[in-house]
Formats: sequence, C-alpha cells, structure tokens
Amino acid sequence: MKNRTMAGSIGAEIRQRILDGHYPAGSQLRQDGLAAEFGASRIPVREALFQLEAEGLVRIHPHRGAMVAPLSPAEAAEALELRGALEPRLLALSAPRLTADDFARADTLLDEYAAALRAGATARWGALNTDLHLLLYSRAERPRALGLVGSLLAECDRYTRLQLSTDGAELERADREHREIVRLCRNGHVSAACALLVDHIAHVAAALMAFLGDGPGSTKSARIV
Amino acid sequence: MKNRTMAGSIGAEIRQRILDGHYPAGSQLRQDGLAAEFGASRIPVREALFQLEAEGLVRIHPHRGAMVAPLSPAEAAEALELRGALEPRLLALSAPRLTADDFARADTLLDEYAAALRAGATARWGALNTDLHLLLYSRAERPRALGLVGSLLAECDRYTRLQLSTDGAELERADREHREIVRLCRNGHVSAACALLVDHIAHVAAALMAFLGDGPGSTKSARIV
DNA sequence: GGTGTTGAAATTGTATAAAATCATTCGGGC
DNA sequence: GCCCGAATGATTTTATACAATTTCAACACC
Repeated sequence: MKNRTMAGSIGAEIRQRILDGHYPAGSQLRQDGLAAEFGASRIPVREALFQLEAEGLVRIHPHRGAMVAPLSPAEAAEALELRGALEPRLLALSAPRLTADDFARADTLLDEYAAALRAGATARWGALNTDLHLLLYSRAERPRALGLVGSLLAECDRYTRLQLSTDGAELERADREHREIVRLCRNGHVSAACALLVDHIAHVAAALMAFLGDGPGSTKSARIV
Repeated sequence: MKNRTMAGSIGAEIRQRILDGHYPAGSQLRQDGLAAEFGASRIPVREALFQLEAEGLVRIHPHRGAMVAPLSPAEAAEALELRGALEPRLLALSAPRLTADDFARADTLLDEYAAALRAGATARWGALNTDLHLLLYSRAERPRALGLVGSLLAECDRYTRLQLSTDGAELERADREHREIVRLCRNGHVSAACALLVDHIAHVAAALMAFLGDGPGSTKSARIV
C-alpha cells in the first residue's frame, strides 16, 4: 500500500474493481459491505466514494447511497468529445519537451501492449493505454488538464472493455496509431502527431458508438445499464 | 438551507466564503474551527472539503490539513486555457437550442450586471458572470462539461476579483462583449458568437496575465499567494 | 382492482471519542 | 556554535454509537 491514508488506498482499490468490471455498472455500493470487505470503518469508505464521484466513476444520491456510474452512449460520447478537445492541445504542448527517457518508456509501454495483444490479455490494455496517453502529455505542465484527461481515459476504458469482448480488431488499429503518434513525436512532427491523435480519438469514438448502437440487446441503454 | 445534507450546505457556504475572499488564498482551513463555526461535527466538514478539493478550490495534504488553493498565474492561465477550449464548443451546441425564456433570463442577468456595474458592487459580478455563461451553455446537453466549466468559472472569479480591485474598466468591456454574444445568439449567428466568445476569453486571459505580471509586489507569486 | 397510507427494516448521515500521524521545540552531542 | 534526535503538542484520521431519512411491503380504503 503506497497510499498514506486508508481512504486513499480504499479508493484506489474500488476504482480498480470498477474498471475491472468486478463491480458492474449501476450496482449499488453499500458502505457497510465495503467497510466490512476492507476491514475498515465506513468513514474512509465514504471519503473514497466521494473522491470517485469527483472522477465520474460513482454516483452518489443523498440519503440513497452510491452506485457505480451507469454506462450510457451519451456519456461515452461526451467523454470522448472532451478528450478530443483536450488531448491534442496537451500533446502539442508536451511533444516538443519529451525526453529520451520518455520515449524509452513509451517504447516499453508499446511493447507491453503488443505482448498483451498477442496474449489476448485485454485486462492489461486499459491501464497501458492510459499510461501511454498520459506519458505523452506529461511534459505539457498542465496538471489540472492532465488529471482531468486521466479521469476521462479511465471512464473510456470502461466502455472499451465492453467493446473488446466482441471486437478485438480495434486493438491492432489502436496499436498502429499509437506507434505512429510516438514516431511522429520523436521525429519532431508535432502537428502531424496532433492531427493523427485527433483521428485516433475520433475513430475510437466512431467505433464505440457503432458498437453501442448495434449491441446484442434491443435498446441501447437497456443493454448497457 | 436548500441542501438536503449538512455536508452539502457547509460546502456551499465554504465555497462562497472562498470566492468572497473571506477565507484568503493559502489560509489553513482547520476542521475543528469550521465545525465549531457551523455548529456541526467535523465529519460533514471533511466531506465538504473533499468536494471543494475536487472543484479545485481547496488543497488537501494528507495528515497536514486543508488550505484554500493558492492563486498562481500558472493556474489562472491553465483555467482560462481550459475555458477557451471548452466554452466555444458548448456555446456552438447550446446556442441554437436556447429558448425565449433563456434569452429573457439572460437579459435579466445583463441588467443586473449593469446595475451592479453602476453601483460599483463588484461582489455581485462573479456570480452574475458565472450564471450568464452557464445559462448560455445550458442547452448543450453536456452535463459533465457544464459542471467542469462551472468549476473553472468559479476559479477564474477568484482572480478576477483581485484584478477588479484596481482596474474596473475591464467590467465594461466584459459587459459589452456579453451583450454582443447574447445578441448574436438570439439572431442565430452562432459561429460569430463563438468567435466572439473566443476573443472574450482570450482578452480576459491577456488582461489578467498583464495584471498578475505587473502587480504592486515585486515578484508575482509572492504578491498573489 | 387500484391507490394511498402507515409501519418496520435497512441504509445513510452525523456526533462523539479514541488512535495515528505530523510539526515543533527542547535537550544533548559533535 | 550548529546539527541531530526524542518528547510534546496540535491536528488529522479512523472507529464506534446514535439519529434522520428513505424504501419496501402490508393493509385499509376508495
């Protein structure tokens, strides 16, 4: 446990379980049960839930408890819209300042990504994707925007995980685009990298919308929630 | 008190006091003192502080307490950058859907603004500015972006309040631009309104940066923090 | 048969009190 | 004289206990 406070570590664990799908979307998160599960009191659990609500992963209704934020096409679209508005700006600021160590770490992430791709380990993909994107923006010196994009990436991972259970071809395309973005950044072609990033996010959005619209269920929200 | 929970009303009150300057930037917020001040326990105070930290108005260091988020030119610049990235998109989506009632309410806000301007009541200005901007974006159907912009507007108000103590001319310019934006939206000139909004935010940013740089103190951060 | 009401059970919100952590200060050693 | 370390004080963090609110179900009533 690297977190100094219990609320922080509990929050990190709950976040992980939400992203893993261990706590399904829309399910109630009872403070008492969580407290018993973590061997703690309800107060650090409450604080963890508040933090997760700020990140958008949990919804809290006063006197009615907390639930895992439901998945809806509208919210996925909004999250991807925000990513499309913010990430290119961050990349434009950060790319010229990326160091050799940063690119080395990016290569490592890309290799891990490819390994997970061959192994079919979709569980690792979400974290790797988030780490790569945040690494590319890390030199922008925009801490608030960076934290916000981190939350958005986590939220998008929840939807992408659904999508990947039926369609794995998107992963290869994402891998190619990631490699190309890194390559363009390394060679100093910042504006080209940003343009490709815009396409990348737009394509993820389009594919996800197509998937959410053509889901096996009859109605969209019913299938997802 | 319209809030259903005590933590909510305490949070609203603390937020108001931060925006009013009643709790100055960088000052410690002791849970015990706040609890005594509100006649409540420390737990709802804690939850209120967590919520305010998510909005960016409060910084919490584990085991070291909470403080009002300090003011720095870098953070002001980032907040205005984010506003510049988000608000035009929201206006483009919302403007075509604004109703007659919305415009009537906008006129009311503009009149109140003008009245406050004549009376020299800069205290009212922040809330009116926030309300007007959020009203213009309210039909975009982007709840997450709207909440985020609300937080950014609140944060910007803290800096603008500083600036207005020495320079009141900016208020008139803002008033003119607000009226023009509303007029363009009402007449269906959405893209022109968005372009003016971009200029509006850019000008606020430039004026604020000039003020923060030319402050009476020698160094920038020392004067502000 | 449908609807409104009333009661109990469960869950959340709050208060009080104990435990852990951090900053400070005083004393001792180099 | 200056730096390092332990005790002290304050503050946060967590646990336990209590109060307020909501929800669900049974039941009377229209």
